[in-house]
Amino acid sequence: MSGRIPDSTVRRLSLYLRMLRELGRTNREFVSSHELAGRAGATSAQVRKDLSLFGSFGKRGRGYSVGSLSNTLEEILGLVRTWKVGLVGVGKIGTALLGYRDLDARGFDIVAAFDVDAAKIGKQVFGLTVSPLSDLERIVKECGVEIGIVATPPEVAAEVAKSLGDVGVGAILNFAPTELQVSDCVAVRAVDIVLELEGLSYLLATARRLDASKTDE
Amino acid sequence: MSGRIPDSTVRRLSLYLRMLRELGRTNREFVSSHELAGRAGATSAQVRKDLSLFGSFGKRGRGYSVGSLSNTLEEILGLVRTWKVGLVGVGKIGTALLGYRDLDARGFDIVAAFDVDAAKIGKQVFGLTVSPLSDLERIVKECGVEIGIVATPPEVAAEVAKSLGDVGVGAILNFAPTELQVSDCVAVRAVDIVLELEGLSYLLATARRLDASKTDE
DNA sequence: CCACCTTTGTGAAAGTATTCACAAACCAAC
DNA sequence: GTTGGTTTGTGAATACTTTCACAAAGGTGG
Repeated sequence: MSGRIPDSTVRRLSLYLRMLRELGRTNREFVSSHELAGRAGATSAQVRKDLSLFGSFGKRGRGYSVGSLSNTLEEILGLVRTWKVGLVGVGKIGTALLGYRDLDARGFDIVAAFDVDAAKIGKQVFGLTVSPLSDLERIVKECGVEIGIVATPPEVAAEVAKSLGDVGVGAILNFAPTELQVSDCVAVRAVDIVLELEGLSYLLATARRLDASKTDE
Repeated sequence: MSGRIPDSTVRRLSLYLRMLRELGRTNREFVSSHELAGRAGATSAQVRKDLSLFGSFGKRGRGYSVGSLSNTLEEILGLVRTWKVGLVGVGKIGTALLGYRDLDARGFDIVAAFDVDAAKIGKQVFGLTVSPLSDLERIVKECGVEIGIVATPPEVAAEVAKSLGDVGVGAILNFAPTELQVSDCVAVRAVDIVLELEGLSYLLATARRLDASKTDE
């Protein structure tokens, strides 16, 4: 059944789950692959193939049970439990994340925050006390942190990521605009705002270049 | 030369550019595809193929000129100019973005910020006055906003995105955890923190499932 | 029970992206 | 100039993803 699952499939599973939860709130009982596809920006065949990688969850002629498919996807994505998250770097983005109640609501509980800035250490930020970076190892172990968020300036991001990996954190979400080189038993995902904006810039620039050459003709 | 360029290629071009700028700061003159690949998490063949989609910029036996390849990539990505950005939603993430000096430094200039919250309207946030959402159309046109950032709660994100598209904004960066359905002459990229965390959750959960089944044997 | 409509699950086909592998080009040194 | 060591640019081969298309299954109503 489940061999290697493409990253793109996992992303879509999250989207499907999000829609299923919405549908659940409206007390809908069944949903077709076609409808799920519509709002997730996928095709119905893609929805069915994605799900079929894990098993068969639908009823032919009816579609998928909203409730039970939600549960199945939560199980697959590992969302039936709460993950303990450690945040490194309590700057602007770090602070925003600490205040982002959605993370908690979705099962990601920030249990520790770290910074090097003496002015921040000891302060409470959205109910959490900022610890000195030097206590990272001790606190990560004590609290059982499982996911690390790197929200430091790029210069120190690689070093911080390495420390996190060394202390046994298995997954890192990286907000710093740097490639992290970590042992490959640590999973890394990057949120790179400038990269995304540059992608948009490329598309806009290309559109203009096309426009310009069209006007020339 | 340049047909349809894969999204993955554009992303890598940004990474290459980032590395080239670093190398430029150390006064390096030439760099090989192999070295560029190393730090961008790609292969040397991939670097060469990516670049070859746009032309031939290297010198055989020497590699690529750091300075001139930087310029070429900036040109391709549309980074030789400053883009005017409008931010909708001055909550925690929106505020963090307004304070994120890197955006400015990279050619993305936030020239307007909008919110519906009367308590925020008129206030200065990092040197920018927050405008009422009802003035979106007028101000976007006046300021010539080209890229919109949606950092609102998910319930209103779709509506805001539609307004932005209608007023002529050609590209949107979406921080709300919702799929935006916009006319396809508007480019959209999403930054979805919960989605990324769920991806990590999947990997951690899968790793544990494997561990558990191994111990069982 | 049968005819008809709907929707799944899935091999096979088509389409994309990545990797391989090597000729062509460049440089340096002698 | 010729030899030898590098490195690009690129067709061909491989690997991966998505789409197609249809048999099998379930529901409904007579």
